[in-house]
Amino acid sequence: MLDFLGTRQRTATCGQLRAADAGQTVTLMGWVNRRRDHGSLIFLDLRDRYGITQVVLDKDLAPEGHAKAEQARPEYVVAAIGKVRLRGADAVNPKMPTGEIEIAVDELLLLNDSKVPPFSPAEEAIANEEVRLKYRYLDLRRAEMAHNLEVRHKVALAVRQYLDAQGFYEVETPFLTRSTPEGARDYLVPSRVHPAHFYALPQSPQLFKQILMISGLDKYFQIVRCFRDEDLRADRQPEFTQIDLEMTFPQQETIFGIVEGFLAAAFAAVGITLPSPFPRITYDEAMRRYGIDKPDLRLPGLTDIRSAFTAEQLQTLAVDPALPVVAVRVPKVGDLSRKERDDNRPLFETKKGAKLLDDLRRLERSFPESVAKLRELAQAQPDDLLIIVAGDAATHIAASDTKFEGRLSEREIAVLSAAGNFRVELAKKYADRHGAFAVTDSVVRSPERSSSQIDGSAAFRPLWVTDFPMFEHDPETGRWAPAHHPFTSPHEEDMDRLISDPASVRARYYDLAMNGLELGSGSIRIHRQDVQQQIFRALGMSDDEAKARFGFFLEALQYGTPPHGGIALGLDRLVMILAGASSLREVIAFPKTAKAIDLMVDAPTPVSDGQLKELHIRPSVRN
RNA sequence: GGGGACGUAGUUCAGCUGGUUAGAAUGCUGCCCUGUCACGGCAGAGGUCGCGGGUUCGAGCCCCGUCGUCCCCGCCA
Repeated sequence: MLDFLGTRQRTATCGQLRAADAGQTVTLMGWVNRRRDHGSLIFLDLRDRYGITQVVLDKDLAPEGHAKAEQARPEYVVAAIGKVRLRGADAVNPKMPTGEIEIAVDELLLLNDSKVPPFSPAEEAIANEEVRLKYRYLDLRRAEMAHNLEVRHKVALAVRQYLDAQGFYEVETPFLTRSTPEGARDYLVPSRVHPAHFYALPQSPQLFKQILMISGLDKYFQIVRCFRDEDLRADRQPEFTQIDLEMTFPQQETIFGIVEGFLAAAFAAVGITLPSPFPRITYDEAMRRYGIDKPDLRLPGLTDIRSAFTAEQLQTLAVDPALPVVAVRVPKVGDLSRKERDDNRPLFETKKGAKLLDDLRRLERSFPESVAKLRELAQAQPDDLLIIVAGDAATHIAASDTKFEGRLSEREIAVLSAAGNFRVELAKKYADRHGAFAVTDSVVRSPERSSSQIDGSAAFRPLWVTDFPMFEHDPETGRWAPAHHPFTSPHEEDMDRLISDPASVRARYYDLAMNGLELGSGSIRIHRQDVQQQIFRALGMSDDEAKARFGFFLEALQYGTPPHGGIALGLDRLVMILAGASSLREVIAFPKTAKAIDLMVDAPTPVSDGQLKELHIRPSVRN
């Protein structure tokens, strides 16, 4: 019943042939996307990664092939040998790239059959994700998934080519290594040879790439898998891929230039122009203007409108005059009804001492001049939604509210971030009304991208966020913890305050945000051992503790470490943005579920007693 | 660890206030059809209502538990 392939070779793909190819004899191979049986005439849509081509089997002209086509079913693998033929004028299908031609088949081979699939790769409406992930091989046959993997490949290739041209070497670092000083939990791999000893899978190649700088490699990059044993989110998988790079003797701007270069190349590879340089903003400014450290520039930021109110007015409103009073503005949303405002209240975090003034009309009746002024300050259009966020005078927290020189206090940050998070929530909720996200969608889904470059400047809004705080205060332990990894360099001019005023010390640490997503972060590293020691001391870490955790690295640091720095960008997130996907799973071939399970291979699983014994492991829980 | 949503035919879903034999679309099977392209026509098969327990004369529907998928908080430089 099935046919052997013999020496047949495919001569064209299913997305390739056009009117100009008419008359050629071709051999197509692919999957049966759909079969339309008209009795003595059968149409098969043949599908492969490249597209769909219609093949026609006429009982009069090719009785054997026609008989085979009667047996063919969706997802059968077939070879069609025949002539490319122009379709009649009324039979042209303008919806298909190959719609002007069809294959008049002389010979049809059934290369393989298929069970009835649980869902059809030909369908636009898709099955639930559980089914898709279990039958991922069928899911990946869908044009959308094939497209996402194509984008991923093109982006990775463009990045490699760009970095190669800039003199970077791709160097592989070990997967079986020791725990590096990142904040997440490690995936551990037991050693058979060394009982009770474990390797860790890398959370990132951080220390290896720094050591490559000590080695004089000068410019390193790697498109590398990283592993973190933390709970998942739509934009977080336990294994993910980073574009990781490091270079010797850079200034921060050197790194930015490289990243802007390879991102422009990556966007160009998928038909989008991305202007550079990207704007820069300090962490403090980001918090002041957006209330978040990864601002989405597609929407307006916060406006400080405290000056619109008098001290008495603020008192009447029970607003703390010492804290920011900011307006959240979302364009084109209009005024909200009482019910809408009530529904939105849970989106606002009140616990941090921030309060919401969301009924501007009522406020306007009491203080018409102030509201007019704040509308002006916020540059509000009549149909904009305006909401005020301020410090709540009733929940004054005096004790922990230390104000450091030139930097935002914890309480100011609390109010600003409550406003910033509310802004993000409202933006998500009213996306249909303000339309700012649809701009990105339209660029991502534009068919013109395949033939020409289209302008991405409104759809993709990258932003460098710089000068993050070096330390963050842990209210539970009362100690200062590194906000990042402990090898991040402080600003040289802030170093004299390491002990006296740790909160005011800025790190030479930077994030790249795009459209409200954190795309990557990096820093200029510490290259001097004496500075490294000061940092450990500021963190309250003893020499012995530091040595126990990072001994090999501290040792390496003593042998002529050059100034160096780098960055790591999430490839998955980048592709997610470029594919217009709402989850990383859409751009990873074989992703895991929210419980970190691979539904296709069914992992993780228990293992045999023999394996455990060999690894000297005795589980405390039994299945 | 916590909160929320969902779970009914292969798939996507409907199923009222708890009431007779659980429906639709699509897919699947068979027959018919020479210009379809989401082909069409006729006929048919297809259900552990996630699982377990409870309430009730009676449960897809109510209650408790449990499992799974998704989203969020915590967590994740």
